[in-house]
Amino acid sequence: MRLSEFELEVMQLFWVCAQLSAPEAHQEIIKNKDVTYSTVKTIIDRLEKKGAIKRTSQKGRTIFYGAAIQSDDIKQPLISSFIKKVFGGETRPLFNHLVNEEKLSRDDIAYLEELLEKKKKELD
Amino acid sequence: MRLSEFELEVMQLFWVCAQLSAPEAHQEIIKNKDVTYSTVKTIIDRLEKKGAIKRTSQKGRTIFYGAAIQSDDIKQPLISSFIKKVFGGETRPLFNHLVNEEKLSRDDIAYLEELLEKKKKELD
DNA sequence: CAACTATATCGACAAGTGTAGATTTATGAG
DNA sequence: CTCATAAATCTACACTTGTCGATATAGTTG
Repeated sequence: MRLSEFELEVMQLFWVCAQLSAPEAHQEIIKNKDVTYSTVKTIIDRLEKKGAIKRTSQKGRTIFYGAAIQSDDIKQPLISSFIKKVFGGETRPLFNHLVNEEKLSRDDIAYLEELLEKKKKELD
Repeated sequence: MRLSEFELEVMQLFWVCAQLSAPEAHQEIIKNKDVTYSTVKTIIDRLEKKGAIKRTSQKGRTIFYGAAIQSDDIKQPLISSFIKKVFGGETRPLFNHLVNEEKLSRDDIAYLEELLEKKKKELD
């Protein structure tokens, strides 16, 4: 399933919050960008039509939605295709960028080193 | 400057090849996807209009183009915004994915470790 | 030089995307 | 029970994107 940029942004809310109404989602979104309720609701409608979220309950007129797809099912392919598109599938240039251009703290580095240690053991 | 997915794909050619004509670009592209010359030429026209490439020379009727923007000027923001969109700006989940889901060779791991060593020294 | 052919140029179109106004309607408050 | 209001529903529109065909034209070749 392909999600547009904005759809993904809204979807993230549902991956964090189990239940969310359109007005609530709108409240969250406008913390970052200035859009009307209608706009957010349209995105929610499209997500529903795509089967990315589904109605889970209702309180008064207000409909609550919940994620109907796993975050990983969307993100994994997204990452792979991103690496492919931007780096021709090579991970090294990406690591390079990550380590050198993004602000890594010492903790981040330690975290990564630990990941690598684990990975090395698995490879044996 | 924002590039569409296909525009980026074509742009990659110009970052590898200093000079490229539309027919040549087309030849390259059809190695991966089945599109007509017209389609590729349209993308090239749009890239030119955007100022991403420019005409560098001409041989007969054939126009040669070259990149007018640096690869990094496009890729760096692309990576940052990707991390933000998909991981809320957190690099760790991305590292997690990279180390565990993408196929890393021992060499890749060694490479990354070296990167990290260097980085650590820089931080001192 | 005339015809052929490869390129360039131009216009077009459907689908997807971000955006939002207008309209309907179910509820909760009085 | 009526009414105000919030939420849902519906419709719309401009812009981007991928896609290409038709047409014009400049070189190349016999």
